Amino acid sequence: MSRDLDIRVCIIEDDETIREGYVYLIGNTPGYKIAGSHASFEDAAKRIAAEDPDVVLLDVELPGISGIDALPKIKKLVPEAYILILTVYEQDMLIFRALGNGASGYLTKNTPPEKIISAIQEVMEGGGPMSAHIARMVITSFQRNEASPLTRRETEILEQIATGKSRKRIAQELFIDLETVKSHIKNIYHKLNVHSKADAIKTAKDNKFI
Amino acid sequence: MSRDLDIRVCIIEDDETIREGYVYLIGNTPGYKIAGSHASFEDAAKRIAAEDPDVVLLDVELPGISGIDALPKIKKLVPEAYILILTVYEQDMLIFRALGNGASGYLTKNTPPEKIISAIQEVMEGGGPMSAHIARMVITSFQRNEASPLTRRETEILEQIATGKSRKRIAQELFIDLETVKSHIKNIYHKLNVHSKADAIKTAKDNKFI
DNA sequence: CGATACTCCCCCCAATCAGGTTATTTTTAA
DNA sequence: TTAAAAATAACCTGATTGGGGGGAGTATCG
Repeated sequence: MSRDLDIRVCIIEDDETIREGYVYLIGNTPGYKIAGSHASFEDAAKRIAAEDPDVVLLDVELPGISGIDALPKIKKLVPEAYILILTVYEQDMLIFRALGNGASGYLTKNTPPEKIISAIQEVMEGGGPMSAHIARMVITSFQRNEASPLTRRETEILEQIATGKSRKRIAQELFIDLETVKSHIKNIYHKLNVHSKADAIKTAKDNKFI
Repeated sequence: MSRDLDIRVCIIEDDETIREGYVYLIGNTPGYKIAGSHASFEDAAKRIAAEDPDVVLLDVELPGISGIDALPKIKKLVPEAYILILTVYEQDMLIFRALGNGASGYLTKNTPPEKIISAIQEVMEGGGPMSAHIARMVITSFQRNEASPLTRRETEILEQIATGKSRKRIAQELFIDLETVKSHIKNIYHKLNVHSKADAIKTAKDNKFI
């Protein structure tokens, strides 16, 4: 089999046992090869460009600079590589920061070996591999709160306000009077118990009303 | 095996061949049973509450009311059920509207039968099953444009503006002078070629600068 | 019928926003 | 180590917006 067609994988993981486990797994799977293996981003930074990986497996809890903060830097060093996050944590904040920073997938460390291999293949084929709970959290992040106290119109107007539009412009675009928009806004503020745009937007977003 | 522990699945799909295929598949898989099978939302609406499904397989392109618009109504009729979208289309707009309307998973119709069964199981166990390309699109939606013309500070300030905060408040929270905030905003407007908050936010969001 | 939603009107005034120009200091990259 | 880029701050002007108070008419729907 032509070694040149193997998928080149780079591992950045500080725990030696886990790291060697991945090295063994990937090194012994036909079609895959280890392009590099590092215990920290600082180590990886020096050589990762030369290693030219197709996929980077990145631990989030690294010594020194964290995996999440390392993400954009790795992207700059190897822009064509896909980065898969490996972590024991399942916190929303970390997930969304990782995805926002350029991760192409997010796996928890209890993922069985064969799933890790299939995740690497999946990301190479245009997929976005995620562990089940992660995927659920990602999907949930899109969902609205059905118990919103706001009416349809109020929600619509608050969404417009959240885009930075002035009341006058909102009135024009919704074909209603400026005074009507003001009325709705007063009602929104009362319902959400706030006294400003910013607070209304924050409360509404926190509660997924918009 | 106790029928009472079977996962109850309801199918809403107008194409009879496909629908019967799913009925056959699920009806003949141990642990699963057909709770209902309908060719349109209008049909389903009458009986779905009584059928008490655990999972609803929903086609997006239905005659009459579309699957996406039917979603919130189904949620009201069977609030505890998980809804999985089935579609031949892979358009961003449809995906995000479906997820926003309460879908718990999104599968393309070329999904092999065994994957459909595992998706049903996955959603019951707290996962968020998605076809590979869908997952990629969802992940991509979180990602920033690395070619943003805005500096880090400008991006930060524009994000704050997008939350509805006033310039004065932004200045206070970032521990800088109001005049500095104004300077940054002027630079942002020049770079984005806009003349208002709303236009800056729109341009920045369209281009994934924020 | 009464509740809810949507619409519109009047008042007031402080605060904010947009634009122009210049200039210093700090940070980053070549 | 030097030049460029980014972040900071100042002064000016004028128009627009935002928040709060009150009241009131018209649908729609169960």
